[in-house]
Amino acid sequence: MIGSLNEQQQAAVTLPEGHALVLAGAGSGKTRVLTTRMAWLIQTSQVSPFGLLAVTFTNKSAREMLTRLSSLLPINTRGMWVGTFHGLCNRLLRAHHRDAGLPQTFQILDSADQLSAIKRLIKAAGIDDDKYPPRDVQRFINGSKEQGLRPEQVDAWDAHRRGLISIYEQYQAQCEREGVVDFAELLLRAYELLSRNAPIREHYQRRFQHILIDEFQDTNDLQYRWLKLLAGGGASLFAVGDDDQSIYAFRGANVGNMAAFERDYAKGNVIRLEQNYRSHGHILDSANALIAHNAARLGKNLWTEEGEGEPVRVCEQGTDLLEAQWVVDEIKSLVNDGHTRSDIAVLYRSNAQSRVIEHALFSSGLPYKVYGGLRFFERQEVKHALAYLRLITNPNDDTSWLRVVNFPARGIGARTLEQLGDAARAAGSSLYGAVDSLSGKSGLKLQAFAELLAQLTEQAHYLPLPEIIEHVVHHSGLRDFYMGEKEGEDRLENLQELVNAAAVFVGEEGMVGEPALSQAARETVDPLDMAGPPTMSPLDSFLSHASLEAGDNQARAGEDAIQLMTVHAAKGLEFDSVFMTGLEEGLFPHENSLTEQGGLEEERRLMYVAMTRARKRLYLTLAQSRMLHGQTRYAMRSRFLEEIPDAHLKWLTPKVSTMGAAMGSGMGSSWSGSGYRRGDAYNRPSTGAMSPREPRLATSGVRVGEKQFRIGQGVHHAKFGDGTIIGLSGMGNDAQAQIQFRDVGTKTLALGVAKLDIVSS
DNA sequence: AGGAACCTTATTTTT
DNA sequence: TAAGGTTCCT
Repeated sequence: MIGSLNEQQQAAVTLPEGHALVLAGAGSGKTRVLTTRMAWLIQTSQVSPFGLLAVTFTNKSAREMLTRLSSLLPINTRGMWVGTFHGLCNRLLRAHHRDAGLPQTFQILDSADQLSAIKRLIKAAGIDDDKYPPRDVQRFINGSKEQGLRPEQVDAWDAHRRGLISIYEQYQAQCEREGVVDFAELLLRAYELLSRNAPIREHYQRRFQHILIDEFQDTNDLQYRWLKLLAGGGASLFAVGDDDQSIYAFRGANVGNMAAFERDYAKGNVIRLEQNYRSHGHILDSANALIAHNAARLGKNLWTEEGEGEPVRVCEQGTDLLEAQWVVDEIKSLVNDGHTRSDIAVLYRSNAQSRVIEHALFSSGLPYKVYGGLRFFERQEVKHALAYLRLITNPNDDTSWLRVVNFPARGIGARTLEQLGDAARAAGSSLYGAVDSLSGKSGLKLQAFAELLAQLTEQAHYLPLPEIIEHVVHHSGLRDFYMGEKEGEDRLENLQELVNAAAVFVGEEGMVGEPALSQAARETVDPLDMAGPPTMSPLDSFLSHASLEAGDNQARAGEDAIQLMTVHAAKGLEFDSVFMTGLEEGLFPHENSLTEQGGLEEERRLMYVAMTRARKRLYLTLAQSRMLHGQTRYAMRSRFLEEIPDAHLKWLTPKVSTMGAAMGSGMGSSWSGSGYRRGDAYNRPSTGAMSPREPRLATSGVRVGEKQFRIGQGVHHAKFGDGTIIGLSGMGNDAQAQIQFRDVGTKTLALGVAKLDIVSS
């Protein structure tokens, strides 16, 4: 089992009891180490399968872990505590819903549900949504919860913040009333349950002797505290992660947890997995060199036994269209040489960039798949069906009620619902609970809807799950509605797919809550532990499943196609050939990141992730100009390109200036260095591929009145201070410049209007 | 209630 | 550019 592991991997797998941190570089066999350790612990009888707790971030990696485990050991993994933070917390809360103060059939809101609940609240409370945009409120609530803070614990340092706190409070009350919890609430509730209820806490602390965490660099503060609490009874924490691949700070992840964990738990027990089994030498060395520019690292240097392989190729084109065309041409020749299409990925920083690439691929007839669209359970028709199902389980779920009370149309309009809302508020009840208080025609219509729900609920008692859904789709009118739609076919298909998914779910997980424990295991589990009570119906389990696992985020597998995705979506994947596109200042690193604390370093980690996806060939491409927000923008080459030693790079188009993006850390510093004559470069067509319609590039710059503006120029503005021109567009008095100011970030100014002094060129 | 016209906005998104 | 949201008109 462990024979085929390298020395460090073996050391990690066979660590004795105690806390440990495994710094696992990209492609270093992280998952393998994690699963092998679990298997080793079980096989050497150090722990029963039920004394293990393994936490991941995605359902996919949880599944993979279980699959690998069953291939290593002849055990039944059902009933083991292996899952996502959210999945495990859900399990905990279902088992102890009473102690957690939740109804047994509480529903889980996904992000979209949460947002609509917030919008509804803001509207009902008459709050100014210009002052409190629902998205900001959502971020505030989730941010607070992720720090473990309830409304009364949040600092209220100004009026606006007090407003946010008040909304948070009302939102929480609304959730309680409706019996729903959001994602962050799952974690916070579970944390509070454990910290407040000593018997339950001690039970689980006793039970889990080994706690393993995957992707530790992505944990937020609350997750870390949850782990510490669970491990408080003497369990061993085994955390695996890579600080260099932390790219989710914007969602609350705190890389600092790694250093904290090393300091507080794993002191002297840190193992580095630095041998990379994925990438060839030049690629790996490039990535190493790049990430070395980050200051706050735990430190790690990947190496490979592979040869140096091919150099990293760099290609600069005049426009985004030409860049896309070049990428597609290169892909074509790779495919002609026999390379598998699905082993080729095109990556980009932001989704909007996929369009030109898709267009070029489409025109060339190459099949491709874009990852990251709507997921199955997020589709409109599926959410509608799920809303009906939720109402069967809990008619007080106002979010679901409002979603389908008039869908398909039943003549229940906004006016009626407003009255219903008022009545509900007056009575302190849910919308469903207030139906009878409305009279007249609208009252009758509401009662008819309530009657429909009652019927569906009644039938749900004796039908198996797939048939419940079929029934609901039929009798709710959804089926007829979509049959009448011109684009309805796909939607009907998805509804059928939902029925199938339920059938599969019942088959696979029908026993959820009643894990088939072996006799031995049963003895080690005390009566407190009722993970998933037997009283939980298949419908309830399925609804949890639907919320916690939104399904495939990607085009369905099948045809062998080029893979398109953002860098974020590529994390954890690998490809023979990777095209990293759009390597321009402002795009990558993204301009918004430059004003954020630690933003540039996170962008650099993102670039590191992108590069380390490639096994054999890595291409870095950029365009001098690109269409962005309906405007042509001119940008400098990304500084990341300057951070990779030339020895690893092969420029397919002439590399012109070494200054271009070399702003390094001293942004805004003088760069009037001798070699900086970007203009020349632009004037010289850099490849034969240049189109005759090549746009006027920024080289010549833009003349406004007396002044000649160019990209890269240092300028001074009376109000914004010193900055550098990073983009120019338009001509004459319509000309605009994107200027990166040292202190106030990037602004777009009209050159005809703004009073700018040229400081340096 | 539905549709057209208008305005605003634009990074990434495991659960 | 183009999507999403709002408002206004029928």
